[in-house]
Order: sequence, then C-alpha cells, then structure tokens
Amino acid sequence: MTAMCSDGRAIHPYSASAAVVGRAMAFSPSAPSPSTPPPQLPHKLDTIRSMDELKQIQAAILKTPSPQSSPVLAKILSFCALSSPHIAHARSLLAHIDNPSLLMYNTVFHSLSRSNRSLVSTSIMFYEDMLEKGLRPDSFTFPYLVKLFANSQALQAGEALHAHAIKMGLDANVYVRNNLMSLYAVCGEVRSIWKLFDGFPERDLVSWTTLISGYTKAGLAKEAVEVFKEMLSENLRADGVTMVAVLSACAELGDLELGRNLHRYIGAREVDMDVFVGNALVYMYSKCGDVDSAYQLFNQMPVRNVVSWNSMISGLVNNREFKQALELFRQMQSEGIEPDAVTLVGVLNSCASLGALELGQWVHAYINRNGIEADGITGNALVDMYAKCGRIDRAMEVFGGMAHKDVYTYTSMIVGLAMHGRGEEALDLFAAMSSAGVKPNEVTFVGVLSACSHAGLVDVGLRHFESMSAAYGLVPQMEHYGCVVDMFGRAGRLDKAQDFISSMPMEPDAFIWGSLLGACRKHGDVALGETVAKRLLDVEPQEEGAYVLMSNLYTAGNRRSDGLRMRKAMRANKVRKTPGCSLIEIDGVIHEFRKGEELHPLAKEVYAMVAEFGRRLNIDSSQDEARHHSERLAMAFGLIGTRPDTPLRIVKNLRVCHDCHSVIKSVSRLYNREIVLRDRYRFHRFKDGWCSCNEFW
DNA sequence: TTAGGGTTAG
Repeated sequence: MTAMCSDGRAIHPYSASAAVVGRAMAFSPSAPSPSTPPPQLPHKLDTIRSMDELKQIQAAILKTPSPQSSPVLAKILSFCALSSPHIAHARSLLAHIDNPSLLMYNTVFHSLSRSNRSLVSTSIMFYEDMLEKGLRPDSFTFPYLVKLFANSQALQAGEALHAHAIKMGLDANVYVRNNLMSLYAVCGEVRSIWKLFDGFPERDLVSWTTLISGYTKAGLAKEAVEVFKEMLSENLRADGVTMVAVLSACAELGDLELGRNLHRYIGAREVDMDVFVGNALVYMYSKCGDVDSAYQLFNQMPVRNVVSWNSMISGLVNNREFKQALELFRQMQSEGIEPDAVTLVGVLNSCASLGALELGQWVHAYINRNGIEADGITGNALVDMYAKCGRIDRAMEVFGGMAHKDVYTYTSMIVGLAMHGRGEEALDLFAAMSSAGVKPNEVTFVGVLSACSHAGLVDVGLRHFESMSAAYGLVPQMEHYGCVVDMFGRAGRLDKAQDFISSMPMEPDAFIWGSLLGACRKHGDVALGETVAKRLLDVEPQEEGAYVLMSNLYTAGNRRSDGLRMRKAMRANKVRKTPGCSLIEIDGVIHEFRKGEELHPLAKEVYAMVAEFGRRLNIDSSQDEARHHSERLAMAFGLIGTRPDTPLRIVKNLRVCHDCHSVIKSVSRLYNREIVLRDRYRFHRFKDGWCSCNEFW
C-alpha cells in the first residue's frame, strides 16, 4: 500500500504522523462517520495553500472506514488538477485506495477538462489506470475526456477515444455524440461531424447547433445556413445558442437580407436576447455593411460586455469609420469599461489608418502597463500602427522584440518599409522571412513588389513576381499585376508595360490602366496616353482619374487647349470626384481638412498661413490651382498649432500632386520643419527642401 | 459530475 508521492518521498496513507492526526482531530472532535463529514474540511480546501496542508487533510480522510465515498476526497482529487505535481499526487492517491469509484475518476476527468493546460497524455494515463481497476467508462466519462482532447485539438487521441466509445456501445448516447461532434468541429473534420449527426436517429437542439457551428468554423457558412433551414423545417425551435451560431454563418456570408430575417425570427419566437445574441446581431449587421443597425442595436442592449464594445468598434473599423471607432473607444473609457487586447487591436487599426500616432503610443504604453502581451495580433497591430504613422524606427523596435513572428508580422514590416521607400531593406527582410521558415502569402508579395517598384528594381521585382507561382504556389492577383505594370511604368519602359498587360490572364481593371496612364504622364507620352485613357474610361467612365491625368498630360505637353477640353468634358459628364482630404493630429486630436473647405474653427488663420507661405515662396496665387489642396491646409494648421521643432505628420487620402510636393519641400526649408506626409501610396519625408522619395512616387 | 454561442491583422 505504499505509493510514491509527487516529490519522490514514499508516503503511507495509514501512518500519518501524530501532529497530522492531532490537527485533523481538531476538525472533527467526534468519531468520524461517512454520513457526517467534518464540516470545516470543504471550506478549508478552498483556501488550501500547500501540499503539506492537503496531505494532512487527506491522511485524516483515509483513516475513515470508507474513504472512497468521502466527498472531501473527491474535492481533493479535483483540487489536484491545478498543477502537475498535484496531478501526480492524485494518481498515487487513487492507486492505493482499494475500490476507487467511477465517480472518483469522472471527478478527476472533469477537473482535468477544465484546466487550460494540455493534459491529453495525463488523462490517457488515468483512463488506463481506470480500466486496469476493472472500471468501465460511462456516458459521463466520455464527454469529459472528449472535451479535454478538444481543448488541445488532439484529433488522433479523439478518434481513438471515439473508437473506444463505439466498443463500449456508448456512441449512441446523445451527450457522448454531441461532444464528439464538437471535438471534430474544433479540428475542422466536417465529414466526421456529419457522420455522427446523420448516423443516429436521436438528435437534439445541441446536435443541430454543433453541426451549424462546425460548418461555419470550417468555412462552409452556406451549408451551415442550409442546415439551419432544414432544422426549422423539422419543426424544431431555435434557442439563443442556435441563433448565435447561424448569425455568425450569416455574418460570414455578408447576407444582410438573411440577417434581417434571423433578427425577425428572434423577435417573433421570443428567443431570449442575452448578451451573446445581442453581440452576434451587432457583429452580423456590421459585417453585412449595415453599421447603422449595428449601432442602434448596440445602443439598445440592456447589458453590454467588453465583447459588445469590441464587436461595435471592430465593426466600425471594418466599415472604415475610424474616427467613429475612436470616439466609441473614448466613450468606453469614460464608462469605465476595461479594454482588452481585442479592443486595442481595433483602436490600433484606426490609429494606423488615421495616422493618429499619439493615441497609438498611448495604446502601446497601456499594453506595457497592463502586462498585455505585445506578441501575436497585438504586436502585429503595433508594428502596423507605427509603420503607418511614419515611425518606421519604432515599428522595427517592436518587430525586433517580438518572439513569435508570423506571416502578418513580416508582411506588416515589409509593407511598412516599402511605403517608406526603403525597398532594399524590405527585400532583405523578405529573405530573412524565408530563412525563418515563414511562408509568404499574397499580401506579402504586394509589399515585396511595391518595394521593388518604389526602389526602381525592375528585374528583381520580375523575378519575385515569377517566384510567386513557381516557388510558393500563389496565384498572382490583379494587385500583383498592377505592381509590375507600375514597376515598368516608373522605369519608363512603357512598351514592356503594354506587353505585360496584354499577357494578363484577366481583364485589366481601372488600377492597371490608371497606373499605365500615370506612367504616360510622368514620361510625357501623349499618344499612348490617349489610347490608355480611352481604355480607362471604358472601365470606369464616372471616375475623374482619366480626365485629370490626361488634362495634366496635355498641359505638360504644351497642349493647353486639349487640357481645358478634358476639364470641360469632366464637368459635362458629371464625373465623380473623390474629395482630397488630409488629417493631422495635434495633442491627440485629429483635425480634418478638405480641399477648399473652411469648416475648421481656425479656418481664417489657416488660409492666412497658406497665403503667407505662398507669398514668401513667390508663388503667383492666380496660377496656383493647388493652393488650397487639403495637404497644404493641414500643413498650415500644423505650422500654426505646434512648437517650431515639432515634426508635422499629415495623412492624405489621395496621391500628393506635383505642385504640392514642391511647395512642401520649400516650406520644409523655409520654416525649418520636418514634414512627414503619407499619401495614398507611400511616405514622403520632407526636410531642408528635400524629400525622401527622391521624386520617385 | 455530461454537449452547442459573440469580438482580433497585412
């Protein structure tokens, strides 16, 4: 009856020391009896601090006439799942009890299944012990074990267990089966889920729900919705959990019509609208592009938790409502709701898009202060935020400090370097990524190819383009073809660009033609430009791009009247213009300027400042069509509103025009300011009259 | 002592 204790000492359960007995006696002064357990023991177990304390209590139990039925012993066993030395202790304890009950083993499995650690082999060990003791698993044993395996996504072990359940004749039990289905769902084994669902006549709502969410997790949202419809046709009534599952399938599909119907079903069938259902609805509406409904629902929710806020914030982010996302975050703060890592990722994405460096830095500090791991998605979001806010140095720092770099980490960094015109470094990093064994994806190649394009590395870029399919099995998409066209175009190889376009396996879109037309403008090829402009107008007749580029091209080629003709045609055809918009963050507040607009409270001062640097640079304002472009307004505001040594960071939604580019260069020298401008495609860092892009953008 | 649910990037 001697067993090894976890720390290696032999213990004998029936020879507890006098001190232990004395202590135990204090708990139970009267003669111990199984029907009246010592009243203080269970309470004591909740606050137990050391193994010694536990052993003392245990020794007292084992002295009772039938220790195996003591509820305190069961408590000790569940307590033991907390750490591996304790688990070893539980095992030795079970080993020297004469007739441990199935309940005791189930207790152990239950507590093991609630642990966050991977305990697959441990539980198999207990399971084998149990069989050796001549005990047979029941319909409780399997669900615990299956859940345990599901926690670790241990598919093979799960399948073995499934086989054993069949052998024991327990696979028909609906609990066992539903558990197995969810294990297969976690592992993405759709066929196995279906077989379990389809193979037995007895199904309940849980079986249907598990099938629906299994399909959704496996990316088969359409099938999931079909299953839901079939369920309804069998006159089953969905509850909240089922609705959450099917709403998440609906969100994947982006099917707003279906989503509204599901919402109506919830109302009509009086499905309990708990916080899960509310969150799923908010997420569904925002995923389907109906942010207003999402927001309305969010505001009506009687109970909200951090996931509700996260769903709404990330919904706004997905719909590119970044300013609103940040406003909502501020509201969340003022209501005293603690953000978690998911919240902060949404906030960081918004900061990245808006160029809100100060808030982004605040989030970084918050992450550090609260011990949130800056690895994984959070770290990736930080890298992206710093890179997009113009602090490529900080992006590198965070990147360097990350222990686990995945394809997103590398891609964010590569894209960031490319945007900063640091093409060679981007390519070095791409090489390092391969050495680290991280496989690139399509987006990585957008970064690599645009790095080549911005650095003028045509041949290197072409090699990478070809390696996409040859070495990585990736299918180049429109944006990759666009990068290559851009690459040829910038390098002035317009004929090559044309050849390349005709070799494309798909119809070129507006970006492809726009890129080639931009190259025609840059290299003054009016004849080719006219052909390309026609093609661009075929693809998108209502957009301004072709008109503006052609008008500029004519004007540059001394064909002013043709240029004016384009402007007129543009007005006549009611062409849609994307208004230029620039943002600048000062003291954590984001200020927005649109071309020619005077809505800002300090508009008067801003326009006066624009006029001032126009004068000082000797620009004839009547000839300066671009004088009220949004980036100049933002720059003027920055000059007024910050100390003289503060760098200005401006984010623009369109590509910066040539006139503004040269004005900003001059302003950087005149006012001795560093000005960092992110336009639609890349960063420009202006200093002492120079720009980091070297006129290459 | 038994199962099914919502939010995270380039």
